[in-house]
Amino acid sequence: MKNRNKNITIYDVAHALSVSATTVSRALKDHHSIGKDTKKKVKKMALAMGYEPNAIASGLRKKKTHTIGVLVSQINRPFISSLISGIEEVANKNKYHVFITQSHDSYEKEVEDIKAFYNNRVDGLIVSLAMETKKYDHFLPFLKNNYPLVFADRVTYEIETDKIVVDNFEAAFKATSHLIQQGYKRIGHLAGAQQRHMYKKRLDGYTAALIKHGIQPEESLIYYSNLSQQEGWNGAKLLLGQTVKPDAVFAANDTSAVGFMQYAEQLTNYSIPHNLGVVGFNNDPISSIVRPKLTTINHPAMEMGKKAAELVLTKISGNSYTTIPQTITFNTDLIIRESSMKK
Amino acid sequence: MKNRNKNITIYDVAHALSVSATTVSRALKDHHSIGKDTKKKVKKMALAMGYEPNAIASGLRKKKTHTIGVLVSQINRPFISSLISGIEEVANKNKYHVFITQSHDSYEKEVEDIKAFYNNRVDGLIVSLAMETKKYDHFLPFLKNNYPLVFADRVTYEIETDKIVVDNFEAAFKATSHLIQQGYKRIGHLAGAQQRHMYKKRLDGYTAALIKHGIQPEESLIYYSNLSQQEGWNGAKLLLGQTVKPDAVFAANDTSAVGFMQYAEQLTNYSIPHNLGVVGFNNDPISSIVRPKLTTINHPAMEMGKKAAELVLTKISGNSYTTIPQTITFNTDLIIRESSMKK
DNA sequence: TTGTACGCGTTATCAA
DNA sequence: TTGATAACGCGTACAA
Repeated sequence: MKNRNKNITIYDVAHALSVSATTVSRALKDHHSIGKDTKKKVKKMALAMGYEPNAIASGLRKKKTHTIGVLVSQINRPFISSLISGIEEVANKNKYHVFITQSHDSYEKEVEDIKAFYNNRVDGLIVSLAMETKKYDHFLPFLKNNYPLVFADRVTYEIETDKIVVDNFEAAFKATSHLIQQGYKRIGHLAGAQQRHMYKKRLDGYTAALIKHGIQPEESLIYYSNLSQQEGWNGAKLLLGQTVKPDAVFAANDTSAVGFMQYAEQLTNYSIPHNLGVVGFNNDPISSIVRPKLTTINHPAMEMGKKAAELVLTKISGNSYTTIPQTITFNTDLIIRESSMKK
Repeated sequence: MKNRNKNITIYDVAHALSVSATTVSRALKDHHSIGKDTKKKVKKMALAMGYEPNAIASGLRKKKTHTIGVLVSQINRPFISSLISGIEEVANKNKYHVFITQSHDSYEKEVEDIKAFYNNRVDGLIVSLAMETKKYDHFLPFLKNNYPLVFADRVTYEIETDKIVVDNFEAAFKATSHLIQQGYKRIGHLAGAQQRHMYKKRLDGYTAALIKHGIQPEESLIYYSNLSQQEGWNGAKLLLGQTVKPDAVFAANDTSAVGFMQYAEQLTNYSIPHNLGVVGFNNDPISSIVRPKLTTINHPAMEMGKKAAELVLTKISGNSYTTIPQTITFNTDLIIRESSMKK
């Protein structure tokens, strides 16, 4: 067992120079009250001795860790990783570090991770909720103690705090209207978990577009799932196997849209987009790799991440955390590609 | 400005019950020396008062944070996110928390993140190196103080520590041999940064397979890049635009292979796999979404992550960290799909 | 410009 | 079975 934990502290550096620990502490952070030559001397010695600051001790003393926690469902979704990149960019620019964990859409994991973030006293938190989550008590420690908490994308309106979202209703309305304008008559929907506000809004937008164009919504054309690729496949199998079949589908994400397309691809009586239209959501990279290329909705994921981080940081540093929580809504674009071009 | 930082401590709980803080501390962690009824009483009061442990203070005192840091290039690569899932699974099972950051393949970011992990005294570290990294001094604090450090996938042999890798030479050899057996005569290679051992080994395996089959390697058939989709496209443009053209390519990852295929797709004189073969590496989900489906190499990413975490955890808890660093090599499989089926 | 003394919240040690 | 005390490493009010 070798020498473990023989970390060098400011005391060691102070001792080596016959000055006080206070002087070392101040010199290392360029405090104005320390002389130029002393600073130089201290920094040189600290480097020579291999001193590394202990953020744990500093955090305990200052009650500030210079970290923000990010909890997402899964990091391997293109939308999420862009969101995270946006968060990191802003946070790092402000000398904050970002720690990421994933809930894998499990409520239990979400609760545990949030607790770990609180126990480690991150200065702020950005969350995209798990599919499963229906209770929100685990955010109480953050709320009670006024730690900045921002929800992004997968939000809940049961907690009063800042939210970063896109206009899911309007996006779904646009997507569905586009299919109608292309001449599709009976449009189905691959829907997500309805306790997630965003998926409910996508369903609502879809329904509203149908009604606006005089089409009667049919519950039998809607397939609810976790929107995985497999579930897209399953949805296609079910919807296209019924007697009342859709001739187009609006999927609540690209992943399930691709699964849907793959099932349809192997049926001889379907050809996308000629007698079957597909629109997805997210503009994931696969949407332009799949053939035919997938029409989809683009969000400004990176911008949303940046905004979320900005919100957290201003709340941390400012004294603005008495202000009323705000919801920031970003716009989306419909990206028309081959999969919906009937005309 | 509301009440911030009014966190409840074990002293508050102790005071409310007229016991000592020591008793509270012990009761909460089920120390054997505390009576059953006292434990019950303390836990109940802690819950009622909304006490939450402060991991910062505990970490300072115990010199142990129960966290492990993971540094990767980018979280949005399927291989990486599977690796992380494996790490998380093992870590969480052992009550450890995993904090993830990404270097975005920048040396500076890697240095900064490693420093932040050290400053926050993570108990162990798992790293997949940035493409750019050529110096390794930033790992010194971990090495000097015997903190467990494991490299995974993108490793360096300039540091003596544990490594988790796949046999890149053998995998590349298999992939290239397969193309030769399918009847392709002039095989190119999309290569990665050669300071990363893994990419060098893939190039070596490719070269060795050619030589073994009596084919003279040609430097003009090798395109070096960061292996992005765009660079795959650029590589195709260059290689297929030369007078000496390849009739097949082995790409060091799937992303660049897809870019390559997309460029070739729009050339009328090429048809994959009939007069142009393609093999990728990683078995990313896109490899079975792209058409024709991509032949590729599968790694056990999740298993590699699990093993990395196990290694770190045994080193943390055990006293085995005097033992000699080990390199664990995982096997790969060639997954034959349409893109290389000339026969 | 520099130093002394204390506290952040927890836990290890020693004593009762 | 419980308690008093010190210490983890740092930052800050106060003093010099």
